[in-house]
Amino acid sequence: MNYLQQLEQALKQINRYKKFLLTQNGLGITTDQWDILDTIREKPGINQKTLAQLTEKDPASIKRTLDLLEKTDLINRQKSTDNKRDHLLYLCEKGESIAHRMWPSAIDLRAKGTKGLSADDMEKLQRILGKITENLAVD
Amino acid sequence: MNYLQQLEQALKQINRYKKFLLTQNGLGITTDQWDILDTIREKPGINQKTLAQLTEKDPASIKRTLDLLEKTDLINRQKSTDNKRDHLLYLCEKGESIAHRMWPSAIDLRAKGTKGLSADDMEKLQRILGKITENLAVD
DNA sequence: TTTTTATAATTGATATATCAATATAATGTA
DNA sequence: TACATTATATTGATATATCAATTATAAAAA
Repeated sequence: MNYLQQLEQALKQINRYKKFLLTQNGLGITTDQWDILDTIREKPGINQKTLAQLTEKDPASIKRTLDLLEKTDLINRQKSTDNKRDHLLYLCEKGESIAHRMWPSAIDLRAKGTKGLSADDMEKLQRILGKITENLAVD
Repeated sequence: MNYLQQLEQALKQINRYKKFLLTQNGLGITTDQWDILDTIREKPGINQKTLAQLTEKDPASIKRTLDLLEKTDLINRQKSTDNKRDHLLYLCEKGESIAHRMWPSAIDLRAKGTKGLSADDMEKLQRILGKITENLAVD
């Protein structure tokens, strides 16, 4: 198995575990929605474009997921007053609550995933992944 | 940025570069279809289940992509004689041709992605990713 | 042998990814 | 100011992901 397949495998496994945590907590959201809620929690008032960049997702894709999250009252959109193109994103109470309740799971995910790996390992991992990303920059 | 985000980023970048290579070669297939064709090229006569496992994809998802590839005459399915549940997969001429023409790009992808990284780096990367995957096994 | 259980593929419903095209607002420039 | 350019979000079309349920076949158990 080459490193590309191994990368795929690791990420799939991470998402499976995330899904497992979500199911355990009985919250009716997907792993992508968790990522999005978490990013908005960290940066309230973020616009869709920046959210798309941070989550490595397509703006069109983000838009549709946000439609769902808005319809289920997890987030809300507000048109920016100084730039009416921007739609600023905020968590609703329900969204806050879910993000909050997922916090221990986020810790667990981190701890479980890196178990048996040293700080040095993690640093190397980050360096290598960064290098690969840099190597393949298209523009 | 934590290691999870970095993993996502690296994989996205890899897929962007794959897409770039496919566009350059002017073949009308997607990155997922490339993966699938390549796997069938390596293991002709593979069944859908095993293909799904190797590509880390859902059997239902694989099925639909194979429908497309079959409709465009890139692959064909044959019911196994000794186990009629299995659908064995083979490349058609057109599929062979495309897989063949993408070969240099596969080499390029490998070379470009790992540029500046030592064999030791790559070995460490594989070990660390393997450990993470193992750590998060659900069952 | 009949019944139960397991397996590979499929289907249906819904969520997400991708890309091109469009609408609206903001900015730069003649 | 008027016009062209750029930026953010949206929409449409198609591909893929995910999960549950179903079908056909095979294997195991009673």
